[in-house]
Parts: sequence; structure tokens; C-alpha cells
Amino acid sequence: MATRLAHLKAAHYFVVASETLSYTAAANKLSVSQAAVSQQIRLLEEYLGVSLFYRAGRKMLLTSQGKTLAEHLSVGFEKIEYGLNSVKLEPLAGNLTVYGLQSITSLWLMPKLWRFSDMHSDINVRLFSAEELPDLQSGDIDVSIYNVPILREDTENKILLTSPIVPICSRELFQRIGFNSIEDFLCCWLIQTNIPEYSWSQWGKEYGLTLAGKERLWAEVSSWYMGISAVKAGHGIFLCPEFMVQEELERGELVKPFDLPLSEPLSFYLAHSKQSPRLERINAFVKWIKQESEENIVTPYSPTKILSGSDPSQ
Amino acid sequence: MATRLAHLKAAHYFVVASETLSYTAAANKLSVSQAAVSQQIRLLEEYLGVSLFYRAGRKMLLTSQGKTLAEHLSVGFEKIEYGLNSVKLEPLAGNLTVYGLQSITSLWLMPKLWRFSDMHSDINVRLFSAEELPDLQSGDIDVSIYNVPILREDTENKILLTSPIVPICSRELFQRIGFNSIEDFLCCWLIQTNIPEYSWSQWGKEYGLTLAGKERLWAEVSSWYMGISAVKAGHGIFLCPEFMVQEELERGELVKPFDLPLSEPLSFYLAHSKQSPRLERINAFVKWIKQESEENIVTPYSPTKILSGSDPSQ
DNA sequence: ACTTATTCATTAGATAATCTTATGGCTACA
DNA sequence: TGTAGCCATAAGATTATCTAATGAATAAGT
Repeated sequence: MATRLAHLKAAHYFVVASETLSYTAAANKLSVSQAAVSQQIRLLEEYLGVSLFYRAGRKMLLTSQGKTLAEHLSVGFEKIEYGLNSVKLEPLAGNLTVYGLQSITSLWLMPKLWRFSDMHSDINVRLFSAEELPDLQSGDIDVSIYNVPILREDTENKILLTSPIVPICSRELFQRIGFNSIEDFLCCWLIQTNIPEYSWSQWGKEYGLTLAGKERLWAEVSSWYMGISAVKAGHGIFLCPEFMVQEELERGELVKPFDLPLSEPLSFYLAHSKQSPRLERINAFVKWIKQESEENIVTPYSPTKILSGSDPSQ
Repeated sequence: MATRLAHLKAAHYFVVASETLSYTAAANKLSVSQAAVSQQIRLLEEYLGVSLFYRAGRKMLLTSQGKTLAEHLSVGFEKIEYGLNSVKLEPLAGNLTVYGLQSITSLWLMPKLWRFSDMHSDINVRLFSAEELPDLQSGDIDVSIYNVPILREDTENKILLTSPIVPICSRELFQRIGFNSIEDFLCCWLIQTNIPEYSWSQWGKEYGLTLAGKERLWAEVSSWYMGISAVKAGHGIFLCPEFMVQEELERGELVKPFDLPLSEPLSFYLAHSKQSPRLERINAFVKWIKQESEENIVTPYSPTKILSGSDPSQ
């Protein structure tokens, strides 16, 4: 590293002035007097032995050397600013960016979020939904909810919730087909995600249903969310984490034809950087969300109730 | 740009300390007292609300946050240093990097260079030879000598020298073949660069020599320098800028079988950035080299003299 | 042409940041 | 157990930097 880096403050003032092309405006931005800016820039010019600004009437313009310098310095100071911001401790109040799969954010988190905002009106939660592995080190994401833990030295992971995966269909489909036995599944579209552990072939293996026939009706969706949307539209039976459709099950909009979950449940993991400058905010959020998930571990409705309710003759 | 960039000096000290992992060593590098470093880093830690170093016995180690910060800051300060250096005026004394094609540096410039060092013992000339277009803005090259001008707003170009291009061969080849007429060329290897203007076919066109026959012996070299090397080894006749082999012609090592130059001479251009911080040095060099080239514009030996002088019996 | 407002330059004095010196505590090592 | 090496801290000295006031130059409005 450079051991002789003189006049850093002057360089900073210069960069601000190079953006505004006005000492007065720069001085305002920097909350100092115009004279301070003028002096610092003069100092820098003397140090470099080169003039950086020249007057064009009432305006100040950069000399060609000034332009060169400003380009280099501005990227330097940006990096420095970014570095400082990425470790500078922030107070409790402020923004908090939560990342999650579409399914869990829209189906589980969003409906609960108002309660958090209620408790912490000074924390502004911003949701960010996508399907790829989150980067918790970049500073763009504070907390993530993902279906695998984010394994890194500096990342803290907690299991947020664990949910069985069961076949789900719409009430209409359920009433139309009847579903006296699991073989009745074979005359419906079988919807699944692209995760092999949670596929119909796995389910078939566990419950002795042969799905090999090529006359099967398959559909593969790229996210839980899309599968649930399909099921709601009555398009088939979906192997779905139960908690995601808890409300719909309660309302009877969606139905579990049989309460036959996959042996492997699905877990979601809460993760955040251990050294985030927003740890205080993060901890408040994590504490709250853990409570929320614990209050909802038990599925309040037995799906067979709906089943028998809608078909008492069985 | 960031308008609130506090404690830049502290950040700088921190980066130096993060490299040495010692406040004392950092203080020495920075030419300040150890206490100054200690205080600045403490200040920075307080500002960030985060500890950056921790003591491990007698050593200081970076905390994980310290590491993060140091990584970002060091690249930032490097950019700043680079920027400042690229405009900071330098005194006459110091390094000067001269770029040129292999041929011109080794055959023309290098042999003269001792005279410059003699005049300017405080300017240390470093030669850099390659074949591609030089970048005079990067700061790595101060002056270039190239066969086309470097056309840029901020670049100054001067013609350094203009030289005829003539057929050249070794004395041995000359004596062996005799060369009574230009048709005798046809029984030798014809060596040329890959520049069409300076090719044998161009020469043949100008002097009415038909070179179409497929029994021709051709060799194409990628630089003047390589062609001259080939000729010196007696491998054929080369279309060569005369000034490059002036000494060899004088000594009789190489010979011009006929003084029949191409109509288009070859020019070399001296170029440098108008806003280099090393302009003083550059000007000294340019002034000298222009003088050198003007003193040598005329070829002192008529090649036909060597021709007749070296082989009186023929 | 004459104000007037705006902008940067310059100065002197005030203020704040930063440095040094001196000292003390801790650790590693002989 | 002493000693040397390293960092922390405090007080006072020294610089660096700021502000306020003023001047000079320009552009725009009257």
C-alpha cells in the first residue's frame, strides 16, 4: 500500500467538486464553507504541480488532467465508501432486506409481515423473492429463507420450519374424482417440482403406487409457487409442503385427498451473516419470525375431516 | 459520490496497519509516531462501532470485520494512489520508459543511447520493445517510436526519421552471386515483412521484375529485426529500411546490391502524451533524439562503392 | 451602462484534528 | 524474574482545516 498518501481530504473535496463543477455546490454537499473547498483544491493543485480546474466565465471546468484525476479518484472513493458502509454498525431503525423463494415469501411470510411492522415500526422490511442461492455477504440481503442451509464460516443458520409434503388438489377436482384409493391419482395430472426427493416417483415408491406407465399425465414446475398456482386452478395433484397451503386447506379451497406425506419432510432455513452491520435489526427479525413459525407448527385442520366432510359415504 | 466520508486519514493508517499487522511498523512506514496510529485506529473503530484489531499476545490480528474492511479499503486507496501518481508532476530526474519496435530500438536507438545517458545522468532510460501499438495513456510508456502516428487528441506526434527501403544482402551472398542485373535476385531467397507496401511484389512492379513464377523462394518475417537477422546469416535478400543497417553497410558486413529503393519510404514517428507528468523528462529525450536523427539523415556510404570496392577482381 | 446576484480567490483569525512525548500495562522469552 | 517489544492512554504542542469577511470577475436583468 501507498505509504505516502497526502491530502486525502483535498482529494475528496476535489472529487465532489468535479461532479458538481461548482465549488459552492460542493461546499454545500460537504457541509463546509466555499472557502474550505477552494483552499483544499488549491492545496491539491499545488501538491500535484498541475492545475485541475479552470474558469470559464462564471463556471469551473476540469482541465484534461483534472478529468483524468477525477475518474481515478472517484472509483477509489467509491470503494472506500462501500468498505466503510459494509462494516459500519447501523442502528436498530432502518431498512432490512429479506430474501426468500417466491413460495415462502408470498405464501407464508408476507401474510404475517404486518405483525412485525406493527411491533417494529422503525424497521422497514423489504422483500426480495427469487429462486437462486442468496449471497449474504454482498450486503444486499440481510436475512434469507432458503431450503438448504447457507454453509459458510461467517453465516448463521437456523431451521425455521419443517413441513410434511403431501398430495394436494383443488376442492373441485377432489369432488369430481372422488378419490377412493390412491390409484385414482392415476387419472389426474401429477404435478411436481424438479427436486427428485419430492417427486411423484418417490411418493409412488413409498406408498406402492406404480407410475411407470407412459400414459401418465405429468407436469413439472420450477417452483413450489407455480405448482400451487396450478393446483388452485384445478390442474391436478401437487406434492406440496403443507404449511404453504395451510390457509387454503383451512378454508377448504384446497384439499388433501389422503394424508400420506413423503417420508422426507421439507425444511426451510433462516440464514444471515454473523458480521452484518445490521445485526440488531436482523436479530429483531429473526426472533420474531422464529416465534411465528413455532406458533404454527401444528396443522390445525385434519385434512381427512375435509375429505370425509365432503364425502361422508366413505 | 459519497459526501460523508469521515476519517479518511484513519482509514489510510488502518490499511497500512492491516498489512503489517503491527502498529509500530505501520507508524514507521507512515513516518509518524506509534501513538498516532493507535489513536487513529481507535478513532476509526469508534466511528464504525466495530473493533477492527484484537490482541493475540503481543501481536495484533484483524477481526473478521477488520479483514472485510481492509480488503475494500486497500483497493480504494490503490486507485487513489494510482490516480494521484498519474497526474502528479514529476521532476526532471527519474525513470523514462521508451517504447519501440524491436528493430528500431535495438538497431538504431540502443547504440546511440549512451550519449543521452551521458548528457542526462539523472534520467534513467528504460527500453521496452514489442510490435503492437503502444498505449501512451496508461502511464507505462512515456515515449514511443512507431511506424504510424498515434492519433489521439492528447498525443503529440513528430516524424523522427524517414528512410528509403532498399534490397540488402550479406557480403558473402553478394560475392557468391555477383548480381550483374536485378534478374539475379530471382535465384535468391526473397525476404520481406508482412507489410504489402514494402513487399517484393511492390518492388518488382516498380522496377519491372516479374516475380510471379512459382519457383520463387520466398520468406516472410514478422518484423524488420527478424529480416535483418536472416540477411546477416546470409539467407537471402531483404527489403529493409536503410537506416537500420547503416553501420553494417559502412562496415561492409551487409551490401546493397543495387541502390534501388522503393518509391514509398518508411517513416518512424515519435509520440508521447501531452499531459504526462513526466513531460520535462520526455522533452529532454525528444529534443535529444530529434538531433540524433537529423545528424544521420544522409547515408554516408554509397553502396555501390562497397560493391566495387569489395570485389575488384569480379 | 449600471445594477445586482453569483461565483471563486484570498486573507486572518478561530477551531478542530492530529501529532509527539511520556508513561504504563501486558506478553513473550531468556 | 527480569527485560525487551508492543500497544494504550493522556496532556500538551503543533498543524491542518475551517469560517467569516472581503475582493474580483462575470453574467444577467433593467
